[in-house]
Amino acid sequence: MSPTIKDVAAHAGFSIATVSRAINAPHTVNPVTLDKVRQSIDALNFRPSPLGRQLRGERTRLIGVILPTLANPVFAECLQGIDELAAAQGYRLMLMTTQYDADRERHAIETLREHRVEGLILTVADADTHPLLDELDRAGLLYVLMHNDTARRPSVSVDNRLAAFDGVRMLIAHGHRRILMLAGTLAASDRARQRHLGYAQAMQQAGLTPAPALEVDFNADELAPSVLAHLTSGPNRPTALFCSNDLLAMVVMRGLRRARLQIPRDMSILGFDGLPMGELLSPPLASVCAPNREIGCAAWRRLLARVTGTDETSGETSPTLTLPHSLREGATIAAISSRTDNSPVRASTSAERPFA
Amino acid sequence: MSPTIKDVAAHAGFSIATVSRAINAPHTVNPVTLDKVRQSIDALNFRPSPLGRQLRGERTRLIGVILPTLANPVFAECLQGIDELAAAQGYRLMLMTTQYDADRERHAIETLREHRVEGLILTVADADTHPLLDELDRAGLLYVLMHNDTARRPSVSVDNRLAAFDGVRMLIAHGHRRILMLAGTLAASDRARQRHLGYAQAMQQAGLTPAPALEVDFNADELAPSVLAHLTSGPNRPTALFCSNDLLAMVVMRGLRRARLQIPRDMSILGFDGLPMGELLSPPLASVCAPNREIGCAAWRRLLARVTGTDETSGETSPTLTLPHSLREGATIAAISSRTDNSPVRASTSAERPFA
DNA sequence: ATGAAAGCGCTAACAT
DNA sequence: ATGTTAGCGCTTTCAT
Repeated sequence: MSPTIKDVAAHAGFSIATVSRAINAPHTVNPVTLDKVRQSIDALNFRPSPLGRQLRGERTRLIGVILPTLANPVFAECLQGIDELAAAQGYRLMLMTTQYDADRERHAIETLREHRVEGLILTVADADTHPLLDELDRAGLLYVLMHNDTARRPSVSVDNRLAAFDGVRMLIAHGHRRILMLAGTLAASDRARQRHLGYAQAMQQAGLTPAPALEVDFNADELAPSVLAHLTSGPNRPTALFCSNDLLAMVVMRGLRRARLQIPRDMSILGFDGLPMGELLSPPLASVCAPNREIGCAAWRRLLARVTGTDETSGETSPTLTLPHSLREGATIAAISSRTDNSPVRASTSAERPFA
Repeated sequence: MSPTIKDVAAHAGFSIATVSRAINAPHTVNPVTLDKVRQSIDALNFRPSPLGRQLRGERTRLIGVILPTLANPVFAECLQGIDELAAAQGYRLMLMTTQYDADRERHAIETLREHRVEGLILTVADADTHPLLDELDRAGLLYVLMHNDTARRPSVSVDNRLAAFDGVRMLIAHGHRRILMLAGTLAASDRARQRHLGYAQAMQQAGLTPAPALEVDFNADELAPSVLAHLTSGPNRPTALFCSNDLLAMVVMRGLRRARLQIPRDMSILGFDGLPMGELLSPPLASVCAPNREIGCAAWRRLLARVTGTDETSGETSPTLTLPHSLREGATIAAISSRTDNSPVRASTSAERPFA
């Protein structure tokens, strides 16, 4: 096992108190003693255990991070941002992933609480209705949400509704009228809802009828035949797809290509997230970009401000911090042409069906 | 602060010992008492602190993970694998990233040692010559490397040399003769070296002259003009590129496309890593695939076997565990045609210059 | 300047 | 079945 302060004390021939002082308040000990103690520390390769310190009621300098998955680079990017600041400020991160599973979320929070983390940075499916967050509030454990779009809880995100609104407006500005929103299986997430809201508003503002989000299985190797049919056949097929995230957009693009559609000639695609990876695609993916890394950084700063009690923003300010989004125009969006738009909107009469 | 076992004891009207037993050996306490204690635990929302337990010399059930970055999905995938098993087996992960920086590597190891992690899973630039690893050996801290390709230390990886060899042979089988290897700025890493070795062997076996790896700045937005020139001009320009990782391959592909080259018509591309993302590209990226997630899982299992002393494989077995790689053929590789191969090899005479 | 001792939260050996 | 107590590594009074 690791040597303890006792071993050092014995080795140096002083008491453990002196060793402790040599470490924590070097100026209070005799230089000669100090030197001897330091030699012993080196000789034994001693590192003070944070356990003892923490037990003494000191800060654990431990922050818990709970993410749905790292397979989506969005979260990996956030984590990078957090890690950068944490490391620089001498904090440790304890990471758990949940795969959006409620049991695992609960377990993660329990575990991290046990470890006396000073705070939590996390992303959940739906922040508004999440019972565990209420529990955290009750227990007084500080936390900051990332990406969750809620006005009720401390969070850092983009304005998902507005961001989606801007994105869909861009599609409309390119002449698209039959625009469909695609969402992952987690359409119930707060941000997916907000994004659909923005989509619907942009559509309505342009006098178009929004459609419900079409759910697409993210992890499937192929696009479901029913989905593919929905996207490609019929006179009212969409000319543009607004995908609720970039990974989904990439999966959809592959599915469409396999169905012999050309992008953007036969279908325009807009993603959401702004993954750097998207720019490497061919054609480069247009996307509504969130500053993921910066969201992680901002979440860290907010949490730390609360944890250390240096939160000047407390009180009047809203618990939500909204970071600016941006639009990345990409070659996956084409201006609409009569060739694609094989069934012009004005030729249709029914006001009931979307796009009709 | 969190309630302690004392608070519970007081609340329930029993001694702390009884509370401890109620938690750790419920069958040894009177059912009525047990019930009361449990009520108090719930009422106070008490969670036993692992600090006390750890202090008692029990296992910390804490494992440190040190990764270069999470921006490369390779590592995020490994981490997913580790996290999955760790969570299932009741272990906690403490994560630190280093950006391949030696200072940060040192700092990470120090920090994790202080926290009394039971072991370390990590990826470093060059395992053979890494002084910190020798230190770990000396300190008796158990660790397992991921992806590092060394016979000297406990590690889990693919056979990078053989994998690269197989990949380059595939290029050769498609008729390519002027094949260049591209590496990131970290060409000094042990795996990059092994991969170049495999490349060179495949070339030589086919009677071709290997070239030194061409270094490409990974993070740059554009391919350096000198690199681009190297790749595109002259009669001896390569017809295929073996990229030492998928991210690099994607960056290169973008650079080539911007230079108006078509892939694979004008240049074939082979990556390394087998990122799922690569299949979503257009054209889908051919790659030498490593089972990243499985590498993480295997590293976990090996570490845990060593940590818990249930390591049946110890002793005679090599410290290296080699997992099988696979080739993912993709549309980024074209069979060579005289159109592309504007300077047939057999027309050339010099044996000195690569590809000549 | 240094040491002795208490106490942080917990478990386990021992006592009742 | 339950309580008492020592001790894990450390910091911090309080003595010396």
